[in-house]
Amino acid sequence: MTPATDSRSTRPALTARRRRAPARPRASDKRERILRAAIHLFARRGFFHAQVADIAQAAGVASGTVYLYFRNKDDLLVSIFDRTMAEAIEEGRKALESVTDPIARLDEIARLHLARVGRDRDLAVVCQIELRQSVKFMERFSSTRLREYLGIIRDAIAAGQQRGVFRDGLKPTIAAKLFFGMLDEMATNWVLSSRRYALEAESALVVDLFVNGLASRPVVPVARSGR
Amino acid sequence: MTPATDSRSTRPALTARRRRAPARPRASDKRERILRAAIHLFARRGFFHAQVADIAQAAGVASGTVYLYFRNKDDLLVSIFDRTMAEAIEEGRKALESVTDPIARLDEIARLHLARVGRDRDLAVVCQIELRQSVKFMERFSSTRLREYLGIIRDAIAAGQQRGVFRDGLKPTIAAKLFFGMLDEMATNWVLSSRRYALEAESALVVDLFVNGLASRPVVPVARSGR
Amino acid sequence: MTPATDSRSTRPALTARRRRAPARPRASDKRERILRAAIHLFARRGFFHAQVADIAQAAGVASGTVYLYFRNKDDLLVSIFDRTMAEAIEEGRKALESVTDPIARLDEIARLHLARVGRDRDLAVVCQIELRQSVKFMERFSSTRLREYLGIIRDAIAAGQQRGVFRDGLKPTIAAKLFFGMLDEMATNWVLSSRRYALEAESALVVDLFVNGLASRPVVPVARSGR
Amino acid sequence: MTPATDSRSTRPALTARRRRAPARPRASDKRERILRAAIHLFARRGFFHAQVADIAQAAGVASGTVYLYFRNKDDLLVSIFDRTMAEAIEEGRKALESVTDPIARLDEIARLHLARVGRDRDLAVVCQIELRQSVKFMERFSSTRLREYLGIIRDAIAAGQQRGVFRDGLKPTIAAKLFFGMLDEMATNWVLSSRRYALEAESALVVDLFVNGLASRPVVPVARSGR
DNA sequence: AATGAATGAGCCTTCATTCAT
DNA sequence: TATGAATGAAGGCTCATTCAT
Repeated sequence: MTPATDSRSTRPALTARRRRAPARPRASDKRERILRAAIHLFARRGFFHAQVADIAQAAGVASGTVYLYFRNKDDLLVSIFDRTMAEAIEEGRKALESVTDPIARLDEIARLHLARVGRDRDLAVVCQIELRQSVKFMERFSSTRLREYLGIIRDAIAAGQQRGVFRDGLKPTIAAKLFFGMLDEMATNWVLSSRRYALEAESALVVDLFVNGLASRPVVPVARSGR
Repeated sequence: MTPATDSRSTRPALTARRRRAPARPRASDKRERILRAAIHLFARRGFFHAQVADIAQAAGVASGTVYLYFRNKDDLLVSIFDRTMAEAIEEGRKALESVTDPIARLDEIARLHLARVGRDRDLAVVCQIELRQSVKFMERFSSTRLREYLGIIRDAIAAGQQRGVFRDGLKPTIAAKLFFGMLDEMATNWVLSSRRYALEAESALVVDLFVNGLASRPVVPVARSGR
Repeated sequence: MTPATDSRSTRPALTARRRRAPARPRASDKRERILRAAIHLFARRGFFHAQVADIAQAAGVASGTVYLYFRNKDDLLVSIFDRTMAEAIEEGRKALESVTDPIARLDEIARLHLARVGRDRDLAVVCQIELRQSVKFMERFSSTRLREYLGIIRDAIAAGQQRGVFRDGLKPTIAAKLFFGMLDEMATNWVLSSRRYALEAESALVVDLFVNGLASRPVVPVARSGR
Repeated sequence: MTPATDSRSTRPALTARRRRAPARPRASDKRERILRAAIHLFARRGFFHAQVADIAQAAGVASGTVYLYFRNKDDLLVSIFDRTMAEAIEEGRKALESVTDPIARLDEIARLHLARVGRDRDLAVVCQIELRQSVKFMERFSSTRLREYLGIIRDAIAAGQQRGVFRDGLKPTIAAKLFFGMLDEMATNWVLSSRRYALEAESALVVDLFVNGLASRPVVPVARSGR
């Protein structure tokens, strides 16, 4: 099972610990391995065609073990989403602490969003596609973590409006959704494309269009936060 | 989205006719009924949980009959998408014939897009959610009809750039995707929302933001094509 | 699958029909074959260890077919019981029509009861043992058909009391249960015994003891209804 | 049926002791707790639906510990039966030592039998129902302890016949089974009934009917052994 | 063209039992 | 002795698809 390689770099502590003491695999270890295997197989075969037995095998555990860590197959998908969103939200909040310029904030959000998607293709497939397979899942997702995530965007926009950088006519909630829609479309396109271009690099385009619009006239340059 | 009207009005007549004179029950009629039933059940129960037998029953045919009109269950979903997109493309092309102003064209596209989604909720659920359940479907879709649909948007944008109404810096293909991403997000939100607001009315917001951007400065008013 | 042989003789019409036109097995035919196979396998392996797939195979149908005729595995057991009890009740009612003497009535009931058990060993195993495996089943059974069956015995006893043939001190309901308990014990013993003695022949003993008691004194002879 | 009392009163003490001084937790103590827990859960959920892990938890031990005291799940059921029957047999033998009158002996047996069943409902459910779920169990049981128990009844009857109190025509073995059948039916009825009547009180009825029969004529009164 | 009974491969999940600690 | 995490075989049930009529 190599698919985890890419994303392992994001959980260095765990990986290191596992390497030091491979003897007695602790619970958290197994849970992690199952989750990685699930992401991999959901991405390759789709949620419905991926079998729990295969996920267990890929994780190096017995199939019954999966049920010691997850309620059922659905719970695997839900857990993947929950963890991913939790990380995204935390990452976003932390990154925005040091950025005050409204446009730079949007830029930061866009960069992080696309960088995250571009970092782990399997996870991206799961989050962009497999997760959205039914109204049931969608309703659950859009009403919880996604709402929180959209809240971050909305706040950035609202702050920009109060500073006079962004115009007032548009409701921040709706503008946030439209911004998210743009990012999401870029992400899905990348996932479905066979070319492996740098998705993160597209973030500037998105922010530029979102801030300045398509209309032909002097453009307010997007201030990058010094990277 | 006219199929609903057609099939509903012809169903009782057909049944009567079939009993009296089993002669020519137009094939297209049954195909239509099956398709409508599929849209309904896919929307209510999700693609995987909707059973072919139930679709057949809802359409008033035997389950074997479904396979006289469609290769398999997947083909039902594909056919729904294909027809919907074909209609959307035709409708879009026709509507744009009489509109030349670039912004008005985008406005027309957005209005038609959201109006179509808002017209038939079941179909919207299928197209916004059920259709996107696997990479397999997504790849197929984004490489065919969707490409064509995006092409219409792209052309409208490219034309606007040539006229100098839209700025040159952005590639029309990418801008088209971002525009689509915004519309798609609005559509999905409407589908998942329990409120039944007028989706079509949101099109102006989308076009406004897309054309003028969020930045605070004099705005180029969106010219509506006189409706 | 030969287990059905024994009991086929009790459904001659069906068997004859099946032999004449073995071509197109009608629904009722399949249901019957599945039921026979279930009785056989429940008897040989026990309800829990008999697999639906094996029952299907023994019945000469696909396993899915079982579910066209029965809701689930439990329903197989319930159906066996229901049919058996329905037949027993009908048989009992019919036989008692022509018998008026109270003792002869009890004798008739006992003879039919034990004859029925002794006729089909597999069915007897299912009804005496497998059926009684859980409170859930037991509660269901004792509150429906069994109550009806006990009602027949109770009525015979009550009638005997009114005629003065049976004494009044004992409640007919309780006496009926005790009579049933005796018959049931004889039946279970026969089922568990490896000897294949004629169970029906024991009925006289049961009735004798039930009517005359064990106490040593002049005995009222049991009037057999002319067989 | 004293085990309930024992184990309940010792459980808290044991737990405390185990934490402070893991020294000598009497093996019999744990065995007892496991057995009690098994009776409880077999009664509530049925043998097949009661899980070993739940029994262990209810007994306050790890699931592996169950296998230190019992070969397997079946062995739990067998052990419950064996112990119950051993107690019943011993109790019966002891009680009959001081009773010589044949009818009084039967009365004693009946009273003890029903009193035992009525004393512990969970145990009664297990012995009257769960234990009888398969031919495998039934064969094992009826050929061992049950045979011994029936032997006591048979001896009482045979003794009565030799004394001339009971008539000779009936084989003691069969008469014993019929007596047992009556008691067993009363017991099962009580277990399945939702009413919590005094089961023991019914013993007189059973003995009366068994000794005197249902026929209408002077009855030999059942001599109660002075209780 | 239409039927719908029949098929049977496929899969999630449970749970008695084991065994390293 | 005791633990309890891990095992993995096993099986009931579903449902897309077929095909004889």
